[in-house]
Amino acid sequence: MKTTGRRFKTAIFEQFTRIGKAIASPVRLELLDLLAQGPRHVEALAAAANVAIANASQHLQVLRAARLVETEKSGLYVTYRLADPAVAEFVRQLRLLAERRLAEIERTTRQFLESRGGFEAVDRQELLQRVKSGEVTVLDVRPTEEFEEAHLPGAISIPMAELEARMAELPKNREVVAYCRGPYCVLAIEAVQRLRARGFRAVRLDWGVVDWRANGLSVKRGKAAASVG
Amino acid sequence: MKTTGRRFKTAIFEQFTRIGKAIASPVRLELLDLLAQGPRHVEALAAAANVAIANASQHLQVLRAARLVETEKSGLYVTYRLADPAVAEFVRQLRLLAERRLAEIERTTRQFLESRGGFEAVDRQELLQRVKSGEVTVLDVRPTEEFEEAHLPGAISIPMAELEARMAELPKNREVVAYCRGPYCVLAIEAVQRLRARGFRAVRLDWGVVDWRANGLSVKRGKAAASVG
DNA sequence: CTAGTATTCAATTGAATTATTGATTACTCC
DNA sequence: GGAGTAATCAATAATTCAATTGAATACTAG
Repeated sequence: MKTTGRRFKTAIFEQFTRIGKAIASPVRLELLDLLAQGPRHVEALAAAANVAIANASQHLQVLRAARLVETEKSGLYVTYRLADPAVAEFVRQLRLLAERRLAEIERTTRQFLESRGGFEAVDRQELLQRVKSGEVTVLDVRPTEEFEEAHLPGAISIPMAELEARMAELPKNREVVAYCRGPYCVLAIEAVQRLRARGFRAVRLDWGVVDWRANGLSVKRGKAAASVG
Repeated sequence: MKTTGRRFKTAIFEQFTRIGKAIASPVRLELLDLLAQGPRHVEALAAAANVAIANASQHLQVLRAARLVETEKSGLYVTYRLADPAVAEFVRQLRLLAERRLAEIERTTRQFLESRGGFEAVDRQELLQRVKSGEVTVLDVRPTEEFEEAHLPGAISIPMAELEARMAELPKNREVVAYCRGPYCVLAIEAVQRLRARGFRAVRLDWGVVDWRANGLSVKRGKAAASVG
């Protein structure tokens, strides 16, 4: 009797550990973070996470074995996607817990931001207020597919790679608020640097769509509007 | 430039992974589950999780290195406790995600319950209603320290080890609702079996105090009331 | 059918993790 | 001080994990 109860408990905790092990690798966490932006091919994921394709493929299979992601094959390509929006939310909870518990994260982030030109702290609530009221230009610097998957209402899509060339599309007199995938995505940081170098008033919003959704804010799907004021 | 951004990202994801690795072991998850009930000595944790003391000690140190638990030394004993209520909530989120994603968990649980005499499904909401209205006897079968740390208001504390001897304390004509640490704690299951064998109407409530708290229900601290009707 | 491409597979290597054992430390009580 | 005890440490062997490499698979396009 004692032992069947113990066996049961062990079996259950081993199941929980399937999820735990799946998120116990920096590469896999980054892949999940990318997949939280929308479905992607293996090659694109490997490139974005800066790992070899075979390596990415293996990590993705680990995630699939833990049922955190699903695949769909169409032609040559295999599309990976999160199996459940709850997975993105769980990864976000992990991030929040880590931020809360590990002082190293804040320290590393501050150091990095300072090395990038000493960014001032902008109050997030006030910034969100300005975003919602429409008094600033909201700029999404993620790749087009991610923008189309989900973006802030009213945001303009200029992928980072095209920013220099397309900066003229932005109204010069309004403040620009740039965002990308979340607090640890470096695209928006770089965008702000470049915008400032070209005379724009620009600040970064350190939330991504997963954060908006979790905070009950609306998110839009679909292509960008044809033209920008 | 490209590389400093990459280094930053890698450093951050490695930090997240500290938490991920900490929960990537069945033993550590069980230790966290136990600590969610309240602070404990190493020896007690090792016994409850059914591992050697040295082994438990090492796992606890891993959890401490990830800042999920804290220690306090008093005399010969070292007391471990969760570093933050958010840790218990995170472990609960992991459990919920695992239940949602891994069909094996439900299957294993059903098999175990059937082997224990085919427990009928009781609707949890209805059960909670009966618990709140006070029309049933609520029985907490966890060890006394855990009861004193936090329990359902109105619950009677009879640790599992004492149940046979103290069953007479329970009113015979009222239905008994037994609970312990959560859905995968076997104490309440065994309690219901024994109560029924002795002629009680008894059912199990598969929530623990962490679940109550997360669902906004009140939880009491302190010793048991002196006597029971 | 052939060339080309995205992905996976299989094998290898080195590193990290786990449980176990016995010794050691740090403390209490007598 | 000395016996006894809770916890940790240090060393080990077994296992698992991660990244790399090159080959194999499965599909498309011509």
